[in-house]
Amino acid sequence: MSGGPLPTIHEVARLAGVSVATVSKTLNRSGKVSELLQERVNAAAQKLGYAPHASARSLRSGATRILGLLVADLANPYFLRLVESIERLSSAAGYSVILCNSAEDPAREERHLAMLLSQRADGAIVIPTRRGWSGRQAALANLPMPGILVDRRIEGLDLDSVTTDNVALGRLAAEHLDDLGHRRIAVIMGSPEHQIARHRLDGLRSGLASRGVTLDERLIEKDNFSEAAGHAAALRLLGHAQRPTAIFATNNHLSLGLLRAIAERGLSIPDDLSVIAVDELPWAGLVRPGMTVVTQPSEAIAETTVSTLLSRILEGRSGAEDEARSIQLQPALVVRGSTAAVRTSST
Amino acid sequence: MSGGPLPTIHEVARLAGVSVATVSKTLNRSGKVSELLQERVNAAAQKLGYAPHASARSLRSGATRILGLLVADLANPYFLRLVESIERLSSAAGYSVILCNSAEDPAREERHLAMLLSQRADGAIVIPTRRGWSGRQAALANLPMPGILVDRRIEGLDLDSVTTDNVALGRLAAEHLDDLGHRRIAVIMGSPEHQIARHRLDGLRSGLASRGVTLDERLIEKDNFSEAAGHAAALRLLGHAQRPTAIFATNNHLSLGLLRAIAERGLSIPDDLSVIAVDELPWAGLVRPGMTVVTQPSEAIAETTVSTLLSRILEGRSGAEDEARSIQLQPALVVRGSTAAVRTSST
DNA sequence: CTTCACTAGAAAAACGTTTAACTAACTCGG
DNA sequence: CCGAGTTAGTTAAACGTTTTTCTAGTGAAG
Repeated sequence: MSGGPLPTIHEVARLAGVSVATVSKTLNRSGKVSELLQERVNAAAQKLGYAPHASARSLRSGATRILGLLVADLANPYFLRLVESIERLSSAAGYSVILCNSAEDPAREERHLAMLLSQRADGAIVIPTRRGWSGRQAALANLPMPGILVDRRIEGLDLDSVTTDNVALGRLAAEHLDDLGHRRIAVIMGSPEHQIARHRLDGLRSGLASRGVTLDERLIEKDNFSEAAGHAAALRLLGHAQRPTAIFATNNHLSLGLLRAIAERGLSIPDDLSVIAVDELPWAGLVRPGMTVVTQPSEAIAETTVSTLLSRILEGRSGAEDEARSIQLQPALVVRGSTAAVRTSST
Repeated sequence: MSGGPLPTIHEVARLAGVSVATVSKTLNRSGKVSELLQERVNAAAQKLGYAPHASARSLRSGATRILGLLVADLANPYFLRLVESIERLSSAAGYSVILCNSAEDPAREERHLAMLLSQRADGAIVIPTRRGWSGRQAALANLPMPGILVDRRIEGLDLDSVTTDNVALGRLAAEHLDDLGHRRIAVIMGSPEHQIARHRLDGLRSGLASRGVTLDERLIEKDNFSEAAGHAAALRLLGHAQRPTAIFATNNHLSLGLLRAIAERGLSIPDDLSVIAVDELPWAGLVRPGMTVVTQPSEAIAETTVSTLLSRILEGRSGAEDEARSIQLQPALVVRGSTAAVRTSST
């Protein structure tokens, strides 16, 4: 199965009849090496199937060309898309990615962070868990390598971050629903302690307010972000005497629960009810009229994240170090069939 | 943002007033160190926030405690579940995971493999791309570290593998459909060149045959594994003069396309048509009567994969090396509402 | 012809660990 | 009281690179 021990730079040097320094310079295109020797070296390396030992290289050079990617919840399809893009971009830039899933467990997050420290990753991309253990802020702030937060920010933490403008996201939903004449608008918001949920709700509320519509606070369902919670909240909302004409689910787990509840109740979208969700989802094609959604710019977020982190890594080498950037990217509204104008406007 | 340079074992040794060897022995619990010195060392390490430099450690010890995880397609939810489980299990065993997505592109797969070689990963877990570039077999066979194939096997490659028993999977579907009295059974099989698809079809065919039912070859739709292909195939099947009474979709992308087509045609499940799919899917709750599926034992596959690989890594150290194991795990039938007995039996 | 500047290459140090080899102190049987 | 084991610790070598320093050779200027 496995061949013998791998060749080292010394064996390449011996085969090519040169010193190890020359081999190193040739392979890294650093320093001057004559054409002739370059060819001999490359031929020898090729012949032996030489692959430089990354540990030795980084021990000496101080750079591992490894990025840590610490995600709060791999099962979240939105995060998964971020992971995909980040892996692709990092890999294209010559970096390997160590993937860590904290599964919303701060203890796992802490362990993974310690591991990344030991590995001396050149940088860390962190989608932090929702509720931190006490020392998390410190652990993140004291990270010896450049780090960047994605999707979720942590208040009072001096670290680069790339997030969606969630207030704008809520406002987009508000404007769309108002355009369609909706007045009885319900929200399944998830946990009210969570900043993102609050921002989205705030955006919705202020967006409606700026159109002269006030959000009925009794139609705001708060709990956690699970599919089950979304399902339960939806059932409560659908049970109201005055059923809402539109429901905004602020996260993809919640919208799945919402849709399930609607299907169970035998209601049809958008005739009985308009639904607007967040993020494109692989199964959205199953919802017959098509889902109207407000999307987060995941590809742009991934690009910004990776390029910002890589530039931090470079400037870190040259000593410069300015203050933390916090970048917000704009969401977009995608109108499909799950939202429609209200039938009987009871203004 | 980032603090000064990280402390080395020498600084710990100096602070504790002992030699570096003593620090190393204490921290690794190898060799004899007196209680007193152990405490001094631990206190010093704690105080300095010492984290051993993984590169230095692996350069010397020869082990990186890194596993490479090379997946053919991260967007596939089934693979994603495997990734989640593998990450969790590896991490619990003290290994970090470098994630590589080849996105069904053999060239990316090759590059990633070379990178894992350079990183000197202790082992590689590979879900190979469907169609290999010419040298893939060689690249995999010559891997200097233990490797293991998951989900997809490569014929004639002497490497451990863990897969689902796909013939059994097809047979489970066959028996269930036969129990319900179905005779006009259609299959959306994906690419006929792909071993897994062939096995599942073979299982279905032989399962039916052993019940005295012959599969109508005209109702076998072959193309690729995309959602679009599933959708197109479904439309063709639903257009037949004699519509099939049941459809078996052999993969999750295909079943999504199938369900979309059924929804578009306004048909209802299972009244007009029974549907059986492969694998639990996050959105299965949306299909109202619930999806009847044949599931692959993803958690068991992940466990077997990781434990087999880790034992290979251990035995690799001690020189022993027996021949490749190829392990097949059993699928299970989960009956929900999407399949029902045929109405008008036209035997 | 000698000296100087420059160049291509070699020799050697360094990165931070682990571990084999060594040493000093102590124990104990004869 | 002495030599042989045992024990707890230190010293130093080694892992495979990169990179700094050093050397020998070449060509040109004086």
